[in-house]
Amino acid sequence: MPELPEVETTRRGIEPHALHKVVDELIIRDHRLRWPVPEDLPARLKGATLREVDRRAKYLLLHFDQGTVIVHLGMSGSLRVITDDAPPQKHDHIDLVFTDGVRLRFNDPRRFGCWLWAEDATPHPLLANLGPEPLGEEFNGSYLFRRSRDRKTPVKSFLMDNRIVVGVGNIYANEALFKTGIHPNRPAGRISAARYHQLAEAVKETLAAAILAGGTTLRDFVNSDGKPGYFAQSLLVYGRRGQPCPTCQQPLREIRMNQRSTIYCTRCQR
DNA sequence: CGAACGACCTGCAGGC
DNA sequence: TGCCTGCAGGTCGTTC
Repeated sequence: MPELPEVETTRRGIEPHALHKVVDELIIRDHRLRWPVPEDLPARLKGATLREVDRRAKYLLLHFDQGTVIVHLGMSGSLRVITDDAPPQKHDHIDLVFTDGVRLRFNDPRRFGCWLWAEDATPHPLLANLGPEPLGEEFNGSYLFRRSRDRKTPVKSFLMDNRIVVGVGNIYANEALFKTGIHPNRPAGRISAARYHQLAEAVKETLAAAILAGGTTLRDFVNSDGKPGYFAQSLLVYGRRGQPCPTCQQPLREIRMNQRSTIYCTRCQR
């Protein structure tokens, strides 16, 4: 499930339960994630103190004095806080157990997620070529305009390119393009600075609102199914193929772009 | 370099 | 009930 709002909601949900705690043990029930979980990770973490719970793009970064655990939730991953002795369920692949008994439990049916280790001295290759954060100041209309010149790629693909900007997944790309009335297939290099300004603002607004909505369900991170409250009720076009456009009532159309479902209004988006 | 596409994996919805 | 197909919120690696 995770797009950036879910990852940030997860970060905020686990932080108060995990920060400053000492690792008792790391239990790996299944190493077979996107990349194998390092064999020596339990030994590295035993006795280590969690100094910071950070996020970069859709990666959660658990910083210890010795290095950083890089966690990605993939398509189906979740991380939740366990405070009782609930037994692990299907697809509960990893428990990070603290000395006070609280644990972070990683569930990931499709196993597209990862748990990797990085020594902090060298920037990890996964994080090395990422674009700016969408909610940061560096990401704005003039940045998008500048990076898009001479690019013929469809603007939706451009927006979902992690080297351009991180954290804009399929849902929010669809939403932001609808809000700004831009056709997802329009070549990125043929969009004006003014429209890119609107687009950047729409990306920020949509992500910020989704994070805010996720914040209301933070309590669900403890002893729950780990699924943050979804934002679906406020999505304007995603998952609404054939339904009337919120603006003009024209049925929303679905096309495939890069094998991803792309929903837009043929009348409002040009 | 950019762009397109396969690959990874399980679960689920829908058609027959 | 079952079987089959296609689809799902990500993104890396390969190929052209």
